[in-house]
Amino acid sequence: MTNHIKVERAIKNITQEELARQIGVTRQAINSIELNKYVPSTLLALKISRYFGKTVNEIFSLEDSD
Amino acid sequence: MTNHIKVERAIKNITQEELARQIGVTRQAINSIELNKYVPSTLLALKISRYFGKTVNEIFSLEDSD
DNA sequence: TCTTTATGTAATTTATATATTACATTTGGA
DNA sequence: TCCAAATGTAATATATAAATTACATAAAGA
Repeated sequence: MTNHIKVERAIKNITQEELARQIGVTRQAINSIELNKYVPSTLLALKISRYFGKTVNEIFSLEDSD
Repeated sequence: MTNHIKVERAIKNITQEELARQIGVTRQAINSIELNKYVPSTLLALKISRYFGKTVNEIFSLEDSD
């Protein structure tokens, strides 16, 4: 699984810290998710989805390895 | 957060066990998710999304309490 | 170059998702 | 009514998400 949160952040021009604040998690959580260090919960994905105004499927996607 | 996996299953007319098998988790995992006992990972949500041919956002949704 | 801001990373701890095994309950059909 | 399938539930174990704290690095501007 991968994601393009980094791109979405770039579009909105906000930092990891600001996104973390808006979503209600730590900056490290956002950083780790961006770098695919772990898979976020669906709750978190939905909050990110809501913040960026895009579906979870538009932001996160399955890979062949999944 | 809530979901209507149960409805999607009813539409496809499959059991929790069959869905679990298709997705690659245990039946208890599906059961617990349907009953909102815990929040699945985004990976699992995407697999469920793919299986039902609907977006994660169509199947899972945030509630006021989230 | 110095400073600041953003990002990457690492260790430890805590909460919780998921597996496993097993049993109870419900439901629908024969 | 009986039986079987489907679903609900529970206990324990394991894996991992996320918090916390802290430090290192990178980048960009003064």
